[in-house]
Amino acid sequence: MAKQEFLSHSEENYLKVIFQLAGQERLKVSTNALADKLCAKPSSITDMLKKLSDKKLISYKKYQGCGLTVKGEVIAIQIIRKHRLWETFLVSKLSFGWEEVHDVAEQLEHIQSIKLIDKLDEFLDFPKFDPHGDPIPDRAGNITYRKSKIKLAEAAINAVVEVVSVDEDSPSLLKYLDEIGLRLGSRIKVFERIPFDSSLKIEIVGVQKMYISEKVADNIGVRFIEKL
Amino acid sequence: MAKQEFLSHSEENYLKVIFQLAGQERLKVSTNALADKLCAKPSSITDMLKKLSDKKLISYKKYQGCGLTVKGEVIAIQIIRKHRLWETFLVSKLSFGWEEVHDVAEQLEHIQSIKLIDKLDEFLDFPKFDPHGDPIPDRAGNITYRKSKIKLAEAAINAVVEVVSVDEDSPSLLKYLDEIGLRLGSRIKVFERIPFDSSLKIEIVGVQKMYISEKVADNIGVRFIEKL
DNA sequence: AAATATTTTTAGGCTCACCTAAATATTTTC
DNA sequence: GAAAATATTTAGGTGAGCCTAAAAATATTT
Repeated sequence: MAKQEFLSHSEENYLKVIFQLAGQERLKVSTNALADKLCAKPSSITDMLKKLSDKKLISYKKYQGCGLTVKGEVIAIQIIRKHRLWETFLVSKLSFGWEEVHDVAEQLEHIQSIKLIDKLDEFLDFPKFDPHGDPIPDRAGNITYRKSKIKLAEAAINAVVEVVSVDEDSPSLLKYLDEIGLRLGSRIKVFERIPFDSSLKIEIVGVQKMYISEKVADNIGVRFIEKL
Repeated sequence: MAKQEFLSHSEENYLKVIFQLAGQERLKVSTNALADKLCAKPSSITDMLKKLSDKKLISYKKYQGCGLTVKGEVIAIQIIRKHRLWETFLVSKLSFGWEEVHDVAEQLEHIQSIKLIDKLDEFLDFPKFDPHGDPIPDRAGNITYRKSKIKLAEAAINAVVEVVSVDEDSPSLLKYLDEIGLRLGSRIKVFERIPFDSSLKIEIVGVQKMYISEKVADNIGVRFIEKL
């Protein structure tokens, strides 16, 4: 058996963030993008990229950005699995609000015990999606992506959509969405896109009509629904 | 409000271990005792004791050992509260065995969120004792010590006692106790103390008669019971 | 109470994950 | 395609928490 050396909290975080920034298209991730997301200076990022590259967890060529190797992606997915299972636990068992779980889950995701996470999965009855609507990888690392999910910002005028995810982990966004009455499962009708700033005139069905900025709309995942 | 600076994982650990080694009599704790328990060299302990002393979390005079200040004790008790609540969670909700929860709880106890731990406490229905029989401090830091708890090693000949705690956190001890059929709530009759090595001839009621070493008996907390 | 043994501290180093400042690649603009 | 702007890397430094080796204080033995 290949010796499973333990990664530091920090190394795990890098892999997770690289996975997230690379997206499903597995784009190369730049040093600066990582620096932004991890709140560290680019020079610090370079240090770590070298280390992760030596450990064959990422592919990295100077000035060319980085991407996960298979080995690195397997680990990243396990971290994300842990993060999302813990978020689910916090919301469904401890009745946290969905907007307040991120920071705690960020700590819990680094607890090292495969048994713990499998037991937790079982305790939660093998949930497929977390409270933000993001898919929870199973223990083998398989991720069930929702079909036809797009960003609200990209929705066609007059479309009726259902909110299935919120991409950003900023508590202030989540709080805002809560305030305007927009949550997972909400239905939204799109009326108009204002050319000047690409803001959207929408109706949160059963709640209110209002305008939302492109930035917010860009962080809301939705899917089309047939009938209202 | 006094600014609540965050303590590192390591600092929290020191406070917890000092609390445990000091015991209810609040004895001074020696550098070597800490080095043993924390698996670090005595010189490293000295470094940290200076730092904790600067932060007014412990009282420390060179060559004289250390003890917790009120401020330090408050923190230590909160760590212990977290540890024992997590152990309880693992055993009663995730059906871990009581002998396998220690290491995981050791990590979980450092998660920083008062809300999390209070919610967990509520979720578990405010348990008073953890799976090892040790008392769980409440959110104010009050600890309900069990009355008349003694070590099995100190029990009188012919006494009949109930096992209420196991002090040592070594998995091998816990495994051994499991193997011989000794668990929390077991009743034990003490027949004889062998003068040569202070080992005990006992009966685990309903299971077997056997000999156990003084070292093992010293790590089992019991209380007298009236009738069998 | 002197000699020996043990405990604890000091002094100086190491690694990790970050930092700043300066140098070098790459990309964009004109 | 050269100049300017931006992105990235290198070089050298920091504090936390550990280490070893040696010195100093305390405890034990005789």
